[in-house]
Amino acid sequence: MEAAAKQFKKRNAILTCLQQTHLHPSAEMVHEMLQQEHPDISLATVYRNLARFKSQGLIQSLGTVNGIERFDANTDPHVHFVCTGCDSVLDLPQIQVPHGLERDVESCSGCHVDACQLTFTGLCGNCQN
Amino acid sequence: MEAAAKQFKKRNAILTCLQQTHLHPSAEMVHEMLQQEHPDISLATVYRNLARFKSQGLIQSLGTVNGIERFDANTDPHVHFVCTGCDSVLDLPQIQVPHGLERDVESCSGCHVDACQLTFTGLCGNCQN
DNA sequence: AAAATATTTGAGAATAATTCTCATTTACCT
DNA sequence: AGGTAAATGAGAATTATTCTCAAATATTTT
Repeated sequence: MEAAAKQFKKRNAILTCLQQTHLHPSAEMVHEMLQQEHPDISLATVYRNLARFKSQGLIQSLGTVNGIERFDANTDPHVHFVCTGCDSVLDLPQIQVPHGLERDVESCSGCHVDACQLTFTGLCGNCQN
Repeated sequence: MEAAAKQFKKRNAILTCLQQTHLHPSAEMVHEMLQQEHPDISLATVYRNLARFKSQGLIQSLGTVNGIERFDANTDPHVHFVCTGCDSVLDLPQIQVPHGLERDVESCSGCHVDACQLTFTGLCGNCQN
């Protein structure tokens, strides 16, 4: 980690940040989380690298929550819950997307399926009061 | 349809437009589709009424496709396919969201589920060339 | 090791979808 | 008809995201 550490210092920090959180953060949230480690990082750099990671398949976008895009370093297919009260996003590892569904979609529609997203919406425990 | 027809002329035109299309249109697409019937309709009116319908539960939002919000007058739970080539959205009525999944989510997470969205992404028949 | 080249970044301007403001129009109620 | 409430149009304001470009940093070549 000595020789190659100079390269991509901030890029790697962004990816590591995403990999170490369960918050499914937005670009701005990533930027904030990196302030201590890299106080001089630019928001543009965060956006730039998130776009790069996405196109490389290293991360996935969950789409927008309240108009703000959220990201996830876990690219395995898994299920999410989005709270409309506090905009938090939770993983639901207990819930499985039925296997073989992609095949069914392809055979009944003629489309080629790249990805599948199952998202539940509602109120999380805290927001139910 | 005579007596009450004057009221909400444009509001109703917006809802009817959404109900009669399978395009899962954006606000701007709705605005364009209404140009012939109502050439003087404002884009702000379309946005305003879409927001109203959404909060009334008359329509649902599919989230954003390429940064643009798409709407659907069919509020029954059903499955969508989004083409990343042409940004078209298709219904997949043949595919079913497994029943009882919402219960599972609620019991394993403590969240209250309001809605569920299952979306497949990929290339539609046309865009596969 | 220095020069040349390529990549990454910071700062702020530019873009664009959506929301807001407010004056005007339109419909409803008596 | 007159008064009130709701809906609308036009354009300004907002804001998440992207773009630009010069400066910094890293890599390669000699």
